[in-house]
Amino acid sequence: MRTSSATVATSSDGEGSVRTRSQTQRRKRIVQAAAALASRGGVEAMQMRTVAERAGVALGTLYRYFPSKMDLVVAVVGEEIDLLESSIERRPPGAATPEGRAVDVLMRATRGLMREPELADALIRSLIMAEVQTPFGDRMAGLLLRVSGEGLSFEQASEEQRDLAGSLAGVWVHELLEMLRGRRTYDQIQRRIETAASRLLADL
Amino acid sequence: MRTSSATVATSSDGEGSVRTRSQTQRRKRIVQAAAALASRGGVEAMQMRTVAERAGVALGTLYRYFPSKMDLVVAVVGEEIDLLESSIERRPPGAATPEGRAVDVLMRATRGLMREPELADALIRSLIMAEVQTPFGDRMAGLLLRVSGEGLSFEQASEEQRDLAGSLAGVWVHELLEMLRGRRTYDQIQRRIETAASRLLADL
DNA sequence: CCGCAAACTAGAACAGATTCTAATTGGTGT
DNA sequence: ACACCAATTAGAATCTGTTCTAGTTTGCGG
Repeated sequence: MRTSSATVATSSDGEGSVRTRSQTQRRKRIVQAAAALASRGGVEAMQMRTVAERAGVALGTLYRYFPSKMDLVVAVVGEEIDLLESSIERRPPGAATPEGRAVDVLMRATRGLMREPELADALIRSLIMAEVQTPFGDRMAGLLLRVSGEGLSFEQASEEQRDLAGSLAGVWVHELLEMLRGRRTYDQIQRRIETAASRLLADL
Repeated sequence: MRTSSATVATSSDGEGSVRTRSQTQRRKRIVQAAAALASRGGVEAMQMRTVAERAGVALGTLYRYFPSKMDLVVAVVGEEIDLLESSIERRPPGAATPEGRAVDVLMRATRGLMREPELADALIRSLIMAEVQTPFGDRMAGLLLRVSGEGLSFEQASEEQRDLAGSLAGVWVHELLEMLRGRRTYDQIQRRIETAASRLLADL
């Protein structure tokens, strides 16, 4: 029986048990090893034994840090989202309208994922299949709210605003999946995202 | 290496090699056994060995009919969608507006899925994973177009109409996933679907 | 009826995720 | 220095999807 803890290794490392520096670094090494392997042959190449070996850690230890492979995948995805967030902070979307900025963010993320199709495919699918509760959807929705409103945070937003941002994120994931399996071109995604955004975000 | 054939056991059994009656019945028995197991403990309980045993065939034979577990799950999903379609034909949605009818259909499907949460989980996840080789997304979008326009078929619809119906289907799937993860109640889904539909389908 | 190819069967074998075990190490309080 | 507990390790063991093997049965054209 897989238990799949809800622990997620994002940058927000707020609660739970104390964690020493060496433990944090060890965790980091593991995630890096995993990401490196996954960016080659996808999740298939990211075998637990191999990850443990590359990270210089016993298999049991790997499982102490990440109770299931999915938890590890989630951690890798978390890092990718961190990257996207900092990229957006560095160079915020410049479009004039809220919808335009949201589309900017989504298409930038799309291009990022397209650069490593193996990794992207594996990660997106794994996440969808995951029983783990991932902060993925909310993080994406929050990101959209932040760029489309004026720095609106996920918590401050009204219920309807959150619904709509969440729906747009859902549409995006759906389109990504279609792309990853060769049923969408980049341009088609852009068109559909624009269409959906213009309707879903019409009036913040 | 998983190959995951494109064979799908929907009612449309058009092309490919000839298939005798006994083969078809055997296939049916397998799918039934699989569905029965899945409706208990989900995909986990639907172990290939167990399915084979229940269906009264050898493991090798099961793999002859369904080259991978995913192919089997896809077949089960196909049956469920058939069910939904005929249910809608029997009792068409009665709402006054196109959006209302679309919401009707989606929420009816949602209730159907909620009745067998374990099965629903397996079903939805595989629906997403298997869209590679099955027109499930298009089938759902087509269904929505048919009830929201006046019997508009997927092929007749304009590109934008298909985009929008597809997006709504995407949002619905997304919400279902969240529900299966215990992050949505039925009412929340209804609200979000209504919100999304009213915007995405505003003016057919 | 004969022979052959495809379908079928029981069961072993293999692969990778996950769990378990027994021994070792490292840090901490006394 | 000592006792002790949590973290770690190497490796065996288990579980389930998938593949392989070797023999058996079935349907069909001649």
